[in-house]
Amino acid sequence: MFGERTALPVNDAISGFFDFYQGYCVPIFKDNIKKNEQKPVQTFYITRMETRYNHKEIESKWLKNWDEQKNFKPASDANPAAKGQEHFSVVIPPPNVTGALHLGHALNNTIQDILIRYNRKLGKNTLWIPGTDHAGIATQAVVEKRLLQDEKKTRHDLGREELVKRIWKWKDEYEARITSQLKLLGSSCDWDRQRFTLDPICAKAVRYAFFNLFKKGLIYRGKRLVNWDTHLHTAVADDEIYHETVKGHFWTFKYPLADGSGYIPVATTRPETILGDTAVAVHPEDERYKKFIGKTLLVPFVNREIPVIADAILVDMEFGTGSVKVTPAHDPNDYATGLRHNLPMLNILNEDGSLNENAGEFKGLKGEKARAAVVEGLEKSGLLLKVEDHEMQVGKSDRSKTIIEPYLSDQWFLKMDKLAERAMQAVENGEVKFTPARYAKNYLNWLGEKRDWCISRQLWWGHQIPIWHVENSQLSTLNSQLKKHFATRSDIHFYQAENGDWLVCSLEKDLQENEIEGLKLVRDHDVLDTWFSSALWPHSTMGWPEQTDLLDTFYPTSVLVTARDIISLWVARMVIFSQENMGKIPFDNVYINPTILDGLGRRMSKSLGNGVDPLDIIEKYGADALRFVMCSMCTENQEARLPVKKEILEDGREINVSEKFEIGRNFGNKLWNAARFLSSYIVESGELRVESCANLEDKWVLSRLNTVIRQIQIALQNYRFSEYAAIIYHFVWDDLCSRYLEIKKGDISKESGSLLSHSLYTVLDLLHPIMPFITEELNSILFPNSQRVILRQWPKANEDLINAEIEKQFEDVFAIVEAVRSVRGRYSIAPAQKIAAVARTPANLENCKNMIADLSGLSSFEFGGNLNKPAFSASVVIPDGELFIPLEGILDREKEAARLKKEIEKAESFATSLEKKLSNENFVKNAPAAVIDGERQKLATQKDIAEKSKVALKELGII
RNA sequence: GGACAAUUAGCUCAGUUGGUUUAGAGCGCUGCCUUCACACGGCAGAGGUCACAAGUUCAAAUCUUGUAUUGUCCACCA
Repeated sequence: MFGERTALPVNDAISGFFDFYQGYCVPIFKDNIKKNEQKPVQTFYITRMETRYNHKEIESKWLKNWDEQKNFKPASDANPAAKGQEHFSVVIPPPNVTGALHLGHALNNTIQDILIRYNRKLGKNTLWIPGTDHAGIATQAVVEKRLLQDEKKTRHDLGREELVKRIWKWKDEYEARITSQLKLLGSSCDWDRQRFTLDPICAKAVRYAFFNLFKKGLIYRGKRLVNWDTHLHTAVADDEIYHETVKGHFWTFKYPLADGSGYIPVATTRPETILGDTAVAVHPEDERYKKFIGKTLLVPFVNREIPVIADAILVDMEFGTGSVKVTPAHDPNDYATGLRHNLPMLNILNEDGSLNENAGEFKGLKGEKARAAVVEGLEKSGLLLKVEDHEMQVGKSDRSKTIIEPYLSDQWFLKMDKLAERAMQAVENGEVKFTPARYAKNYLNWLGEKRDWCISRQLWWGHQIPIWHVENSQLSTLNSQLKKHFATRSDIHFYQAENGDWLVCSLEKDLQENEIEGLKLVRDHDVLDTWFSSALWPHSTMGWPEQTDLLDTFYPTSVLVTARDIISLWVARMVIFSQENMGKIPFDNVYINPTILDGLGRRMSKSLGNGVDPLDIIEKYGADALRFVMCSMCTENQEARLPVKKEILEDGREINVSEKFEIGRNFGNKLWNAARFLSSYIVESGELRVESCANLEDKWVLSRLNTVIRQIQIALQNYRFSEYAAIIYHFVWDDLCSRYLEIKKGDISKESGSLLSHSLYTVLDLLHPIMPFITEELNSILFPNSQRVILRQWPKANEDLINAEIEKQFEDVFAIVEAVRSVRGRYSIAPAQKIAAVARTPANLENCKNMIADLSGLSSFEFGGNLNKPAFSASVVIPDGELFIPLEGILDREKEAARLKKEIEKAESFATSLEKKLSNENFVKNAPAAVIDGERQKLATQKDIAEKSKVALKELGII
């Protein structure tokens, strides 16, 4: 058993006395000693570790463990005293229940979890509230689409109640999937506090927010031009529209004067809207048309009289005929013109997009048919002047993919001017900080427009507007009747709208149709825009309008992590609603994470088939690997590309993967194996006895470790996630494994065991926020008596141990090692074959002689200030000296000469440029002394290299 | 049209206030090594006039302006 290198499988059953034998940990069984007489010696739990890190079982094990131990819950849940301490809270940007999570979500939630885990380890009272969004129009559209596919039915076949029931079913299914995905990712959310934007708690917040705004007169109802989806029969937001370039025509026709004295030529891309014209506009300074201003025209087909108006905003004299037909009810610019000139707004469309009775003979026609019929009519009556081809942009609905019609309809609006102003101030005065800072501009620009927000949607899925219309609004006694009935009700507010309707808003209780005798109350059919409930998210999830403990302890939240495309839609509105409802901002910081694109710079989407499913990646590479790569991708850039490739699994399923995730998996495996190797040498719980670290390499690794702790802290404070990942990666791989472990592996003493344990222990802490599973697992194997990584204290940098001099000295030593290895490489000398080396240097290398010999496979190593160059040796310039490697029999003079020549050339050209720089008077006069010194030193080094290489070259000839 | 970005090795990207960077990392590539933690590994190496042009400066991948290409968001095109 002695000398067997594998870690010994020691478990509870055979734990006992241990000893070290040639560096291996060995159990000593002394059966004749009674158990209670055995002295309490350090107990080892050495588990047999696989040569490869196997993420699957380990991940599920720790998910279960953390959950059982309630580690994701805030400290104040178990210990009310913790309420007083500093808090760190985050609310999740609630994913839409339209579908499963994609890689963008994985990135977003990884970042949140990193921040949560880091702050939890800092000892703060930490809460992350998870949840999902009902995503009104998107979800309803998905369910309707499926309904049509599977059952060939429309929502009207089902009715409102049944459709909503179906959507709830869909929601349950996808909410469960989303939750499970988030859990598998390792998200340490407080799952008991999961919310849904349509659940009773959020619904209550919506009712209160709406009621308050309504009472303040900030919510109003009005006829406005909206983007109308003729397929879904609903208004859609500007941002739910995309534009497509289509080939159309530009028709020019005669607009006849009412007195028959002539016509104005007018051009249009949408001739069917002629039927809704209420004016023709010309530029006030247009000599061609000045004389027509104020005259009356006749609308073709319907013979309505309309005026010729002058408008310098709408009309561009250079474009088309220089005259514009004005259709206020069906075009945004014309609508604005209509408002300026007080023109009638004539609606010519039905909800389904067909022409209504205002269109006269064309009534009932729709879309292209209506257009063709009108054009034909114009042609027949001799009014058509010409037809040109014309490319134009057509707005289409994101959801139904059908053409959007600007449409005049009754909608609910929120007055934005004052609310927006206040929300802008929060960012302008630095209360809310964006990272990266440039995104603040995005926010301010959008709010600066102060457009009223259309908050109603003609959908069935969502928060139904808590307004009841009084049907008998013509009754003159209505006002007093309402007043009388609701006299004692502070939860009711009502008023008469601009169109004469009486509107009653109820705070909590739904009103009955026959609530007031003789009157009929009908609830508004519309639901609220999804973003209305999302805007309340930070405080609705914590129970507002109730005065909850949660709000007390965790509001405002610490940071919002989200994507840049919803800065205006969501971030801005949360600030507005939080200021309005809570009287404070909802979060101190907004971190905008990059958008993930595929290798060709395209967004990932179902239709392109380039999406990567996080679950596939977790399955193949592990959650830690996924998280590590997500973290590495988080730079200040606004996008991050991920080359995607197809892969066919054993079960025949085709999935998208990316080689990038190998970095994360390999890194985990590297750490795993370092730990596996060290598992035999772990002697204590990671505590460090600094006094035992006397060697150069010990001091060096301690210095590096503490530097890394400091660097990571700075990176995390500044949301520099990719930097964080890179720092810990290189420390583990290069410093700890490639260098320190390689130095120590031949002979691990108790002291170095202690330092190695300490380093590894600290690495587990530092890496935990990114890779929670493997760190927790390794900790349980190596340090079974310590507290779990998730909860224990984040390491503090010990500045006293950071030593730049030692780090420099160590680099010089490694330059020697690398010089020898380089010669080995050049001559293909097998690693097993020992060679000799001689260093001519004034430096005292006594304390690292063995280290150098070990790492570069030397049979002998001499050093000294006056040593001669051995015959037949290769020479390499090292810091402060030269290194010679005798290679009798294999030395290739040509090869050496070529290399030396190249080296000389390089050093001399560098030296020349440095000399030039240093001889520049202005440089010497202006540059800081440190820079000049640096350049002088560089010059000396280069000259030294050139000089020594020249000597070596010369010597080659005389061997 | 406006705003915001990007352009650095074959690919994906770092490079924080201009000077220890004639430029780093990972993958890929070449050669050697299955050495008792790890081949998801080790060692060595090749590979870049930092998109282009002008300017500021003693000094520019880094700052300014312009050009080209690409992307995202916003607005809009009778």
